[in-house]
Amino acid sequence: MARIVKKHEARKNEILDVAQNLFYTQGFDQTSINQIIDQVGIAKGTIYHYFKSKYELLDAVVERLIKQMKDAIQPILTNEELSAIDKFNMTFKIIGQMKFERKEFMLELLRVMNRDENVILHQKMVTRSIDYIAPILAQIIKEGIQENSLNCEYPDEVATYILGLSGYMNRYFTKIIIEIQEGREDIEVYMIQLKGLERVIERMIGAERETLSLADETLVRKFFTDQED
Amino acid sequence: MARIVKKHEARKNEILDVAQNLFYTQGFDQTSINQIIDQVGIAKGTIYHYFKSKYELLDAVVERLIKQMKDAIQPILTNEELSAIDKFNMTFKIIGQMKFERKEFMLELLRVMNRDENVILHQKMVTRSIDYIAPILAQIIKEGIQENSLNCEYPDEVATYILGLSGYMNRYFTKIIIEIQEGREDIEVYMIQLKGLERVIERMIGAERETLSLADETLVRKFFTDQED
DNA sequence: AAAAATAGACCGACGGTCGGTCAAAAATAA
DNA sequence: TTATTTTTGACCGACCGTCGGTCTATTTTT
Repeated sequence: MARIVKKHEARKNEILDVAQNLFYTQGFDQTSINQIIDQVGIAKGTIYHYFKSKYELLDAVVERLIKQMKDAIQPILTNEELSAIDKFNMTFKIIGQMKFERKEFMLELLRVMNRDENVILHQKMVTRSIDYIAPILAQIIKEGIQENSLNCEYPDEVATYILGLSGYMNRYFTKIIIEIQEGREDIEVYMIQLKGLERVIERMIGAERETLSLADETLVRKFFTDQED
Repeated sequence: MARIVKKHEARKNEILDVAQNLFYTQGFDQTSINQIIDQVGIAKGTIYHYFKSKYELLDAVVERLIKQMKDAIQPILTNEELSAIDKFNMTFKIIGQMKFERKEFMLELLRVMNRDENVILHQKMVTRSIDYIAPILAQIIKEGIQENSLNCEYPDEVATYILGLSGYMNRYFTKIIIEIQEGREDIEVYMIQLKGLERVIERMIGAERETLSLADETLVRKFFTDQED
């Protein structure tokens, strides 16, 4: 086969792009190293020149994703015009947006992610997001406490609880969304879950009732009703 | 090899016992079918006579564990002498006990469970425990609402949130426990996490402050200080 | 005689290794 | 400067052991 030489970082990113896409659309277990190297157009040995193992490749994919997420959220923190609860809402909105960028892609994604075998990617995302995002969330909560708009005894811990909970709920939500898609479940089930989660997180951080909004209700409804397949 | 024939259920349980033990001490991915059949003392074909796939074997292991858990919890529900919050506390105490029956075994267990590759077993446990235990928890919450000792808008949903959250936090806790074991972290970090979780769940179900107790504090401390390795 | 249980040889796919190729860059000699 | 040598590391693909799973023959039970 023809030998094509590239810059280290360029090749590495090529591999990460392909791997990320395949992990997402097929799941981690269901994606073979051979599939990845075929799609990138490199040999077996080459990929092991960049990543020591398949798991290390997964780590790198997750790491890159979370870093992107963190970079998107960071600016909200420093915006002094926003109240703590506003920052909270915006943070979740951005995380949501990053996950659901394109509808068609997302539906396939959900179907794959929901299979039990593919927990690894999801779990890794949650764990790493706790490492990266929890401190940000904790800081927002502390600001809120100083502003007297929030009240919370253990802001650092609660930040991790919120991420852990929403990580879990994401998995649960995908199940519901798939069931709604297939007509086996009603939209309202999803709306109630969403509302319930909002009220619960409000209590966790000691916010006023109905001040937290994880997702725009009309937008969510539109997502389901606009479907045409 | 000598041919040993057993009753269907007996053999099935033999396989489940060995599989459960290996999944726990090595992780799911790291346990091979060959290891299991060697330890049970059967041939390859035999195990596939009982379970269609390795995943189905995992499902069966988890199912059996959760059923045991449910059976242990069920009596609490019907005990009319207990208040809702008492039932809540006892439920968590029993779940905790089942997980931490033997100290030595548990420490090995924690070390294994905490490795990222072994999420599958844990995640399956969480998912299935929500199916089985959440309705029980929800009923307790509803009783508490009627008793006026709890207040909660979405009892069914909150029940799943609590289990989802404590499932995820279990994972996080194991990390801390291992770090304490290795002297890299202080016991107090764990105590704070535990307290934080108690206060948060109290808020979720609208209980009085300091009424919820997920684990006995002195017992937890004893667990760590009694260690001699 | 039929059905259920057991055995173990066998299979293709998988993740990963290894010895080695080759071109560009760096160091050295002219 | 230019020519020559050395070093680096990106790249290749045949190969290996292990894995989950299949298949068929055989034995036991009903």
